[in-house]
Amino acid sequence: MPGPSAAVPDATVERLPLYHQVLADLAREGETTVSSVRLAELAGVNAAKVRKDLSFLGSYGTRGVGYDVEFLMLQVQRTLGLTGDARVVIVGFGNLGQALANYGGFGERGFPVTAIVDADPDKIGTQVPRSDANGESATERVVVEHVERLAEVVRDHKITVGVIATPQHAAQAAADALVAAGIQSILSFAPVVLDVPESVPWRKVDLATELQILSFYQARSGSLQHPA
Amino acid sequence: MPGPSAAVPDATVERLPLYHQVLADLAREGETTVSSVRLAELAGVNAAKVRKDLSFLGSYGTRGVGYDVEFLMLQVQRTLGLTGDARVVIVGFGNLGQALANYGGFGERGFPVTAIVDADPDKIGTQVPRSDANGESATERVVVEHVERLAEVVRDHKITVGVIATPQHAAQAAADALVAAGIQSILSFAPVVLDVPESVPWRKVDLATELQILSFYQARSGSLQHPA
DNA sequence: TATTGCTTGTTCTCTTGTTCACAAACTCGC
DNA sequence: GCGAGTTTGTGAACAAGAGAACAAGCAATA
Repeated sequence: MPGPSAAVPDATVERLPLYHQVLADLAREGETTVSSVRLAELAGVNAAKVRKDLSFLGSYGTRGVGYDVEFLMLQVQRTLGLTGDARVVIVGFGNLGQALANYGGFGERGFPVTAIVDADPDKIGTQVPRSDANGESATERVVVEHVERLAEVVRDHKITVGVIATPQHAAQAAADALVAAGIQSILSFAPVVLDVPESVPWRKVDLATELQILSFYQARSGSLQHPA
Repeated sequence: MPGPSAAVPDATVERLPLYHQVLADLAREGETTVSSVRLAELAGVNAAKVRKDLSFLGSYGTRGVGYDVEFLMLQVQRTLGLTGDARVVIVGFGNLGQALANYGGFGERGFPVTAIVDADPDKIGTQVPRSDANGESATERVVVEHVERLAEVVRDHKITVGVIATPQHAAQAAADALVAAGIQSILSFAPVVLDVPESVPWRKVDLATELQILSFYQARSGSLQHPA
């Protein structure tokens, strides 16, 4: 029996959000129970892999029955450390930053955009409607602040996640500022490798990278299959 | 000696765009040559891994010297199948779709947004400035068309890549429409597992997923290191 | 041309991840 | 209470990937 905080393999961690998503869909449809086979179908992975992944969280299934959807969802959340909302600050209010700010996807999934900063004085003061987990709360708005106030803003709003949406050349400076402000993790949209302390996990999302990978599998299509 | 079209491991394919990005930066700075050690530093990976990855493309380094930056970049492009521009259609002109359309990042990196479609009649006719590899060409614009004209648009503009920026519930229909229109690969921002033919490679970009993965490593921060 | 110094390409070993296969365990119907 | 049918959890075999180590090969210099 792996204890609640036993080591979870990296490959499993990367799949947990997918399972969480599928479980949320099932719960919304009123399903109370799900088998590893069905979960695997919906997630597009092998059933044995699902069972092994879930076994790292603990032994929460019932043989002959399957897993309780709601309960399993809670266990996934616990394992991922999704305890309540984690507030987000977006650095950079250009095209991408504005897009991310208006995109409701963050707040709906437990990561409300609580602050936005930019270096351009012309952008300071711009207001963006704020949507959190409860949907749109029309009265609340997020105001763009100057990047110099970042540390203050992070402290005052108890923000833990930083999103970098600056141009490539400003990304490292943004990362440095976020780390100095005491942010706990960073998601970057700039196509550069960031230099941050090991204690601050970060990930990169680069759309061109994704398209280039697709390009490879497209060229090989028919003979090779792309990986999930 | 691995021939030009020998099998390239999936893990290598996923890193090639990163190397390409680093090589492009080096070229911009006027560097003509780079060693595996330096390339590894800049890409944030192990040097032996870099050499092994590159050896799958062919034997293009010079012992005692390193790799020719420009030439290696060409080899990476060839391996990824990046032959000229691959035109993109965005399906869905909501918050996210508008964001992606205005975001120059696609065109600058060889994936010009050539068409946009949406199901909402109110959005048809909206114009978006078009930016391609040569930067902003102010005169050219992309006009939002109705999704029913998708097949026609894809054919007329020789579009090969589809980007799904619809709400979750419309994503599968969008994928079906893209496949029917003869698209060659799909990048989806909807948090669902798509059902498409094996011949059409697709990838999912989900921001909440990324943040949830970060959440795990943040909770473990100090003891465990996140992967790349 | 020989020597020195550097860097690649590759082999080998170790670790991680995937999948199969099956015993253990549970439910349901009779 | 028992047997039939399911489904989990995991051991074991297999595949893929990572990294260390080093021989082979090239450049530069004398």
